[in-house]
Amino acid sequence: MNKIPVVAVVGPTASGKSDLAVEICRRFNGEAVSADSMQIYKGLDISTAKPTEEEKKGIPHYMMDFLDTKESFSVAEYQAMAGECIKDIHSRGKLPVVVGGTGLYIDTLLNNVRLTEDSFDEALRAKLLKRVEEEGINSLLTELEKIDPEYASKMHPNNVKRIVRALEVWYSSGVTMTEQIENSKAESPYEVLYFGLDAKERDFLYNRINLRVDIMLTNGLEEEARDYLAQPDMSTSSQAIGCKELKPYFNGEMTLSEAAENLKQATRRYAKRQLTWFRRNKEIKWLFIDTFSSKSEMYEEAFNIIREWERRLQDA
RNA sequence: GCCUCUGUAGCUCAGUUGGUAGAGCAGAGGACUGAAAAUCCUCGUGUCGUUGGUUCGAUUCCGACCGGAGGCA
Repeated sequence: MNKIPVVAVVGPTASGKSDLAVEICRRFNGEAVSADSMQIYKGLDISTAKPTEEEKKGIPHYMMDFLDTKESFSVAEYQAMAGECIKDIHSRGKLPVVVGGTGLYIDTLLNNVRLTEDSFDEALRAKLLKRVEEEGINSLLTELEKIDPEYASKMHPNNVKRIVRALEVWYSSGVTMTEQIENSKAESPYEVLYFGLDAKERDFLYNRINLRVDIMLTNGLEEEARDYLAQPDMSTSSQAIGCKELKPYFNGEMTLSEAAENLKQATRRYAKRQLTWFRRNKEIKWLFIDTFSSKSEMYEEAFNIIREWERRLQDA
């Protein structure tokens, strides 16, 4: 079976993924598929740093800007929808370019991780969380040890989220987490060329992040956050970095500049976690943004790698 | 000019009754299979301001000097 060629552009926030993806699309007749758990939402344009129409340069972007902020979302839905996008783009003779910083989404999609059906039960999850409050986490961890000792041995007692999820999977589907992980392995229908963006000097990236937050503020982040926080909801979107950090400022608990500092720090820490995630993928071809004298020099480097990759695919 | 306090990790500080030191924050590394911009774990060597003296041994005691804060003139 012929695999679908896909270029993936990954990396931490503010590293320039969007720009690189657009340039690749322009040069190689591609269309972009976002892999970002927050840019899926409508609104939140400033805080999630969505590329503007101008920045997209006419390139279609899928999996972006389509879901109401009240709605929850998950990897499974992402995987299904994004997979359809890739298929569609490929069927029209174009190159799918997956771009984003949500490592879980990228790996689940491109490695074709097969998730257990019917292992998702929100009511059950709520019940389990209530039990954590009433009985304490050790009670649930002991329970998990009986069901799935292998997975339980990897769980730290503070890891409430994962312990609860493992029990949720078991009670809703009858499959243990260890089994799910084993069952999830499947051949990928994609032939992926990964690009990762990073900086040789961490401070270089951090300075870009700090600067970007300042720009967000001048572009109206405050107003966007006020509007968003005015409508109380507990969906996935409430986890986004951007609005929640300004809340103490709106409540009069700190100054705007203090809140802005916290926002910068939260973003820096997020970038660090993203790097940790992507570094374990040994297929990634890393481009260090602070080692090129210009953007176009870096783009050319990427283009050369893609040309070589395409040649190899044709020979095969 | 004199007096008092002070100078320890990037920052704020603790501490050693003399045997070269430790917290918080910052930061770094790791994990991650239907919440993932979430969540969880691990990690503390630094000329103890400089320089003399006392001492087997000084960051710790004493002196001088340099920097900071306050007070008196």
